Amino acid sequence: MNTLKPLTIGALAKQANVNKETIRYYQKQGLIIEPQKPLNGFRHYPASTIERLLFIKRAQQLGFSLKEIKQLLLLGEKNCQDVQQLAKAKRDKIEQQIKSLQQINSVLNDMINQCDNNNDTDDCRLISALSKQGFLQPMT
Amino acid sequence: MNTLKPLTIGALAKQANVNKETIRYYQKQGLIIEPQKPLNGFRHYPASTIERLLFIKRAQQLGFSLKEIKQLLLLGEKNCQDVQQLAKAKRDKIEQQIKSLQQINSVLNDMINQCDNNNDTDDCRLISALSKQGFLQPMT
DNA sequence: TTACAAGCTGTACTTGGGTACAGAGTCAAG
DNA sequence: CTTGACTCTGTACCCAAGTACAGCTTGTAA
Repeated sequence: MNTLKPLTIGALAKQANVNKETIRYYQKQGLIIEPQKPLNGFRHYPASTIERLLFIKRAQQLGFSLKEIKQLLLLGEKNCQDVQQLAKAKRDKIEQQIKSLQQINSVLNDMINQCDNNNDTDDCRLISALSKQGFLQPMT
Repeated sequence: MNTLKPLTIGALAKQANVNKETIRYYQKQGLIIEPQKPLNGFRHYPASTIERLLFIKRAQQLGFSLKEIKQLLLLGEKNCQDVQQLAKAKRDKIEQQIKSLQQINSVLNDMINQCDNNNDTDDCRLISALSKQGFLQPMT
C-alpha cells in the first residue's frame, strides 16, 4: 500500500507550494537539478528537492535574488566564510534600503500633513512640494 | 546674442539630467507632452518640461511608479484630496516595506552571528539556518 | 558645400522572475 | 481500450523602466 507515490513534477509543486512552471524555470536556471527522464515516462524527483525549493523561497524572502541563491547553493557545501560574506553584503544593502525608505516615508508624511492644512482644492501643497527642488537629499 | 537656444531634446535631456531615450519613452507613456514637430526641423520643448521631468524623477525617488506618477500629474491640477489619497497609500506601502526589511535584517544578522561562532568550514550554520523552517513569519 | 553632429522613427533588446500555451507523449482507472 | 489527467518540450508572453540601434533627415559650423 505504501508505494509512496513517486514525486512527479505536479506532486512536487504541490508539496513545495510552487508553480510547476516555476520548477521548470528553476531547472533551466540551474537552481535545482533536473532528474534524468526515464526513456519512457515522467521524471521522478527526490524528496530533497522539496527542501531545496523551500530553501530557495526562504532565501528569496530574505531578499536574495535567484542569482545570489545559486551562489549560496554552490558555496553552501564548502565555504562558510564566503556564505557569510554574501549574507553581510545583503544585510548592508538592506540597511541602506531601510534608510532610504525611512527618509522617503518622512517626506511623504510631511507632504500629507501639509495637504491637511489646506483643503481648498485649488492649490495642492503636496504637488507643489513635489515641484520644488531639494526636498530629498541625494542618496549618499 | 541671447537668442537662448531652443530646447531640443538633447538640451532638455542635459538640463533635466536624463537620457534622451528616456524622454522619448516618457512621451510614449504620456507622461510628458510631445511638442508638435515643425514641418521641417526638430522639436522644441518649453522650459516647463524640465520641471516636469524633475517632478517625475522626484516622485520616483519617493517610490511612485510611472503609472502612479501619471495619475498624480492628471490629478495634480484639480484634486488635492485624491492626490493625498495616493500619497497615503504609498506611505502605507512603504511602511510595510520597512517592516519587512527590518525583519529580514534581523534574521540575517542572527544568521551572520551564528556563523561567527563556528568557523570550522564544514557545517555552515547560515546555510543550515536557511534550511530550517519557521525562521521567518509569513508576512501578515 | 561639405562634413559631422544631432534629431527622428521604429523596432528590438535588456533584466528578473516568472506565467501561458500549443502540441505532443504517457500513465492509470474504469 | 478508451478517456481524461498528467507530463514533456519549446516557444512566447507578461511587467517595469528603460536602453540600443539602424537608417534616415535636418541643422550648423568651417
